Amino acid sequence: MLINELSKKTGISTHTIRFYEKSGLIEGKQDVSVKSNNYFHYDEVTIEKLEFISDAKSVGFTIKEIGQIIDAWYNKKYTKKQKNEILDEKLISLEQKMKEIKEMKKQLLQFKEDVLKDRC
Amino acid sequence: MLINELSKKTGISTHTIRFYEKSGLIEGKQDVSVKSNNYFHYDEVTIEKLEFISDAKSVGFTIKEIGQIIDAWYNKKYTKKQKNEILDEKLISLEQKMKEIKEMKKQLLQFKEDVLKDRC
DNA sequence: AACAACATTAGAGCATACTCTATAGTTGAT
DNA sequence: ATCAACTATAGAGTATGCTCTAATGTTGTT
Repeated sequence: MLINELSKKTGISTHTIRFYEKSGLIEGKQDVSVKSNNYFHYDEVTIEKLEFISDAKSVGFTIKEIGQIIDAWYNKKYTKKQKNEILDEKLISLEQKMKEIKEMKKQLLQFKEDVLKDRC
Repeated sequence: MLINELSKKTGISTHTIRFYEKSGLIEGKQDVSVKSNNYFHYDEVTIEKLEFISDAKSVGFTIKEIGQIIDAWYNKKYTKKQKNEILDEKLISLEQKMKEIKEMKKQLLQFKEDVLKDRC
């Protein structure tokens, strides 16, 4: 599929898709047999990747980090060991985020308590 | 205390502290009895606020959101009801973040499974 | 008085992650 | 053939959140 279809299927703008491609997160293929244009073609895996990118951005991963994870999954150049290391590292950072969120929740509940008891 | 001491006590640079002050997150007081300078003085509550800002940034709250929370806590201009609404809203967004992190965790564990079983 | 170490303001610069504009060429339906 | 709707590339512009520089003034110790 071409970029417009990809955009419609994922809800991500063509501009942003191109930005992600430039950033190395996704990759389209040009059909060398067609000489009249240099249109990029995208497959179903690219849809998967873009959906993953959206989710990963939501939890606060940077483009760079998302690139590492995608490489750990889709890239052939890493060994199993390297892939596992990258994924474990990201899992640890998720645990850390979770901990921080729980602490912030406590803090906000304390603030609510303070408001209730006129301590502020 | 002056800005340098505040910086040392919180580990936040004077530049960033001034940025937060401009952004309305914290507020120093100028001593009107001293006419030779216009130095800003900060109290213990400012330290509390800066520590809160660091924590709140970690969980992904924006400067604007942090400002709302600080106002819900320290500002006299809101009613109890308004303060509770702001805090509840932020608590809901924390729950949402937690959900997203749990889902991302599952996803990364699935990736690990795929790596293990040579599915990528 | 000299001088380091502080203070202020205004504004420039930077990194991240888009978002948009301009320019130019291609495709496909009528 | 025409024309809307697509495609590509390069580069400019935007928002957020700092981070730094420059210019200038103040304080406190020697």
